[in-house]
Amino acid sequence: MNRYNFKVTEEYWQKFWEINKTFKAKLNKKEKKFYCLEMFPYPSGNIHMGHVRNYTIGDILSRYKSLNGFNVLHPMGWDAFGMPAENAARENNLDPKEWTNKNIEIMKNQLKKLGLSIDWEREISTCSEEYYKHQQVFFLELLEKGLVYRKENYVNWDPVDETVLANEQVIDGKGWRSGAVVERKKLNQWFFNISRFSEDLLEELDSLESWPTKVKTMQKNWIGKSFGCEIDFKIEGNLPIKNIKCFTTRPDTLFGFSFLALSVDHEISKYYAKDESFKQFKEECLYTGTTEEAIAIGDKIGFKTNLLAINPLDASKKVPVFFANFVLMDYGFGAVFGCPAHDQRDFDFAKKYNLEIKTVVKPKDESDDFKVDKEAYTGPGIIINSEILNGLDAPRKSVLETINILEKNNLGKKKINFRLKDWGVSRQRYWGCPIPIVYDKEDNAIPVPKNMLPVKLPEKINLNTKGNPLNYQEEWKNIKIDGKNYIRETDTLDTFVCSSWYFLRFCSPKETGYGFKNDDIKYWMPVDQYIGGVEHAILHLLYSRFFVKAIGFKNKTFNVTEPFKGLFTQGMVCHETYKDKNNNWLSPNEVEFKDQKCYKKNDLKSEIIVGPSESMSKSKKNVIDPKDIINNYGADAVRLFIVSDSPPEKDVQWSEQGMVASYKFIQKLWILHNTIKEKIKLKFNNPENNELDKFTNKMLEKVTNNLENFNYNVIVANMYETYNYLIKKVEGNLDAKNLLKNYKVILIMFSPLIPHFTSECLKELKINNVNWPIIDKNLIKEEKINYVIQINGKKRDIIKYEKDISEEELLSKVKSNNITEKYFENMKIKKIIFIKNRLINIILNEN
RNA sequence: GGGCGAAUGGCGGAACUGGUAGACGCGUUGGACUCAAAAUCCAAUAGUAGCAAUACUGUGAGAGUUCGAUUCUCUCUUUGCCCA
Repeated sequence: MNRYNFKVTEEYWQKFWEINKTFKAKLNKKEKKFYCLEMFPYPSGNIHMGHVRNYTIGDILSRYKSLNGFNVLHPMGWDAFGMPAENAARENNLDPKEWTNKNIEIMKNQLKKLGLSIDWEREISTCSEEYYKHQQVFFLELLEKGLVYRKENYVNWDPVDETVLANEQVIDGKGWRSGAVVERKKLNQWFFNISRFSEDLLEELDSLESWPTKVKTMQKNWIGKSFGCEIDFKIEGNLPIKNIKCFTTRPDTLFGFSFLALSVDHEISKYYAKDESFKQFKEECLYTGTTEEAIAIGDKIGFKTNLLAINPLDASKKVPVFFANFVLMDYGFGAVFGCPAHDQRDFDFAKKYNLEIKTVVKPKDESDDFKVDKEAYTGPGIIINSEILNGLDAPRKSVLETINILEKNNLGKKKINFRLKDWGVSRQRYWGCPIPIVYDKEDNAIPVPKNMLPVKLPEKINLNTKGNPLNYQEEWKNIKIDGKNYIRETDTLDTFVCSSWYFLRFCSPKETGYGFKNDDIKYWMPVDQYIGGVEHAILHLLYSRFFVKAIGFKNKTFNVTEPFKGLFTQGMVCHETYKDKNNNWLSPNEVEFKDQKCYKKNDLKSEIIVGPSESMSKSKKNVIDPKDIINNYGADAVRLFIVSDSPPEKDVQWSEQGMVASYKFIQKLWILHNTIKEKIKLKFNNPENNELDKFTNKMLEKVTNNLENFNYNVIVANMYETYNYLIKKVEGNLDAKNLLKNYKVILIMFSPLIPHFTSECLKELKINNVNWPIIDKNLIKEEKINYVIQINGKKRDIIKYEKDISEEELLSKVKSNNITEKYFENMKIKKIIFIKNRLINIILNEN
């Protein structure tokens, strides 16, 4: 017997699968389908451990479903547009397309070495013309349906990348990629009207039963539906302004109203445009940033106008009007009414500008002279000091009641507000999908006629420009349509647009006339199981949900309402971090351990500080390269390890020792395989015993359950158990035929995890044509049961005995059992709890 | 500040609808093989007491429901993620 040579075997099977087109997905309406999709990668150059984990999880599922007779669609593609390509190309004087396509080739080969059951004939790349031309058609269709519009808007401007960022791309007031402090800037932008579907996007979350609640909650919060009312405040002052509209969820605190705060972008600001001190104030506001978080943390500052706002419920009360940095133009109406006693932000503001703080809600157990003192009271309670509203239960009853009063008197009306804003899709970047729009001399936006699509991205251009390189492409920019001169839109689409419909394209990857074929969509969609990182819980998933709704809008032939029926979010791959005395990060292969201390390799003088285990990232250098690992240990061993140590939804710690253990385990399995092979050859007969059948079937039931529930780490444990059992078992007398039968089942049930190895074993046994085995329920049934014996609720013994015995019978066993009999001395039985085939609990009392 | 989750040996983690806590792996310890080491194999491994059988304590802390709680309820602590 020779050692298991994973290099030869894995290469053989990968070729075999490719030549035989084993994983080619064909539309076949007679077969039940299963669409398994993992989030496609960005072609950065090399695959990383996160990919290995993601695609291993998906592959295990795909192979399992396939064995169960499903027609499986398991495709792969490339999220190929985006800034890293542009940056890398600029730095190295390359073409982004060449850079990207080269990376795709490299990564594709790396992925193939994992032995994934992917239909590579469906491979797509979002930066290819064949892909983005359809995206341009979608853009124009959405434009026709009124779901795309252009407006001038304040944007999050990343001064380093010189581009606009979506709110979601701003983290802690900094650009998600560059880390630069984000500024506010006014620009003409294209928007997708995602907020039109706020209600649908929210409601349909409930129908997504196989999504993690966590993700649904996050989306719910992001959409942020709030119930309240809009109030029309009458204004007094020296300006031609009579009313200011404002949205609030707490109209019931109106009697505590002590100022009105406006966004600096509110239309009224135009009257102050020439005021030097206002200009200065506005400037100051720019530094606060536009994110909700930045506003919450930052100083609250205001600019007092000479206007007065009149309290709609008490016309004698007039309060000052401020511009304030914490009011956003795009939430509500860019105006909020200030009630300092019951909103911490308003409270801080009132303290600063010495405004009245009037308590109008008291906690239930406080007296009526309760006064807000050091901080705002935001909890529930009873309305006080509010004339007609006094005594109402706040906020449950008081909000509705106040809205009623306001509506009756024409002072305001009920309103539902959403936090979700429209999706700005313009990016001032070269390496993206061109927006199919041109402008005439008057700057009117005109769609590019469909017969002139696609708008191709010019290639091999100079990227070393400030801002968007496309701005400098005079030849490309200037275009004649029907003899008239136009200038092209030079912004490109946010790459999140590309990933918002790629799952549709996988259904018809070769279709030339349109982005997809209806027949294909009807059969394959929705994605049955989508697998990816939780970091996309909001952005990508929400955009994709929006996109199918937008395509289906005013379109009867398209009836996909939700793209992803099931969602699984896997955890990250983590590794310890290492730092030397000078605070430089070190990679795992630059350090060594001796006597539980960590040193720089070949240098026992320089001790290294071992930091906490964090998700692998290049910046912290705690990265393990899958390429090396696959080379050293083989794909099966890597697949085995990456799912073995933690449940897939949780973070996993990379451990070299664990990796080696998986590798060794496969070697041990090979030795076992050879032993079994020899046994089978001997054709030994010993047909009496069905113990092996029982074991196999019980294990099959466990493994099946674990596969269905993503408990892949437990399956690895099941594998070890099976090994431990078999290695002992094969020493004894076995029936050769029976052994072969059971061993086949065992190989098949673990094949989704280690497909190369099991394929090889099955081939050696001349078994082809495999299906998921059927569990023999009769064999799982136990004739003998381990009865748990409890005395006064405490486990005292376990008795193995016949199934289905009665309470009396079991009790007599317990009474005469040498461990438990002593407990009955001088005691009398008070009560007996008997659960058939499981346990008996005897409650004893002193005599 | 709000929402959602988590907490089990030295470590990662098992435990079906409340019914044998610690499966399985890693590590550690002892042993076999070896001139020696590596590899491999065997054994032990929650804590305390005991030669042992066994007993007691134990699933972040405290209470509650129950014959019985890792599992259900409440309070608290720590921690993670998301939102503010």
